[in-house]
Amino acid sequence: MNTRARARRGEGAHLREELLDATERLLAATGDEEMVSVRAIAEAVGVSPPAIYLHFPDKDALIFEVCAARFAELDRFIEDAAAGVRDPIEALVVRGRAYVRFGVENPEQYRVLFMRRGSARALTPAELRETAAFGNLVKAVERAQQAGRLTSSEDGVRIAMELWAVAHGVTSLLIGVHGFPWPADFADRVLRTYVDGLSSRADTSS
Amino acid sequence: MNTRARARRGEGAHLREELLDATERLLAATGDEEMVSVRAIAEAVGVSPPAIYLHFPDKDALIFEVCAARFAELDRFIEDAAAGVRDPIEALVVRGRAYVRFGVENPEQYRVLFMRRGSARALTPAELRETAAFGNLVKAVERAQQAGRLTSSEDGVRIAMELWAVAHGVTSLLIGVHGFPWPADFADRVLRTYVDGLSSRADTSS
DNA sequence: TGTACATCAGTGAACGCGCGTTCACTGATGTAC
DNA sequence: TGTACATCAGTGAACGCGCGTTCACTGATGTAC
Repeated sequence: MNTRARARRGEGAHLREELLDATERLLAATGDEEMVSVRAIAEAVGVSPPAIYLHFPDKDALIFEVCAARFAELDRFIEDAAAGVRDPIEALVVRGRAYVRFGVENPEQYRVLFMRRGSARALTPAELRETAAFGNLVKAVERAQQAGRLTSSEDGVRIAMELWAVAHGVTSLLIGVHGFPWPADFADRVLRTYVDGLSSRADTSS
Repeated sequence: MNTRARARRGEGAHLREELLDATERLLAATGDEEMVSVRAIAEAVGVSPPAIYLHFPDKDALIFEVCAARFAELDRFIEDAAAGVRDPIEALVVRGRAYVRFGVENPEQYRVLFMRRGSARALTPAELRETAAFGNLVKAVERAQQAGRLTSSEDGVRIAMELWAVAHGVTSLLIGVHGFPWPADFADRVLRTYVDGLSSRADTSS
């Protein structure tokens, strides 16, 4: 029953922002995309459901925009975490850990981005490859290659995909399988073991 | 519009089997749990929707039973794949590969088992640990430990959880992110790199 | 300075849909006497 | 051997629900003359 003053002329776009904010809050609070209905969003903002269609073509576009914004945050979060780390191998572990942590703290957005059925709007592979988050991971891999800590005979993109798969595995199990006795250092352990394995590929080839 | 002869007295349980079969087929065919409605299942079998409630307390119990059965198949599939493999480290890779393959070939059942929201009925952690599939993985890890190929100073269950996370990461990305240029040997590469990393843990401790 | 008018930011009611589930029932099948 | 009856395996119609979306509208706000 949140009431809201009607926006003044030319300021209709304010509602757009409020809708995005409310959707994000609901997604985070309920932790369930299916509970974030058009009606729930509208009520949270203090507006009638049809008002949403003044600013978004449909519900999916709204949800997706919220999640895409969160995706940009994911990139920033990872970059911040890795910023001070000199050692390029350690930096890969730190990145992975940041990725996992972000996913665990924003499980529903994570689900919408990476664990959704094919039917709904999701990041296309092309979009995904062009995201800052993935691009920065590829660069981090390449730095490790240039420092001679990973084999340079392999494509950095491929290695980045592998690291993504490992971090995603940890993240989605932590999100999806509650109550399992995951050790506190689980993510760290898995990531570290993986980069060890990557390093040994380098050792055998050089 | 499948019509079906009413079962004779005492043979009502036949319908139960037919319902399980039809649900499994629909799940596999549509690849979308949400399309597998009570009405769709009933129609596939040639029976009215309420007939389902003669055999299952609710829809969730039916879906879950189908998926749990598939889970038992997963175990068999993995055991068959690993049966002839002598080398205990190679056996871990082979197991992982079988896991991924099974998931990719049964994506919707995989989703229901491992990628579902918390609200619905899912395997409890206790059930999960007691599944043959997880138990057999732990045993396979312990064989590698006993052969001196993995450090024995760590809990086999923990290492099994790590391998699961890695295999799950690959599986769920392959399922969830279609069209991304995953290499054909992606699963193999990731699993092999991980067991390499695990082996190097053993090297440093012994 | 006053007023007609276009525009903008919404609203209220309703649309049709498909869902899981319940309830009172039917009619064939087997059994007891 | 015939018949009344209990049982079993279903059916048909309807329940209430919440969903995303559409449509005709309203009423305040600013602008032109």
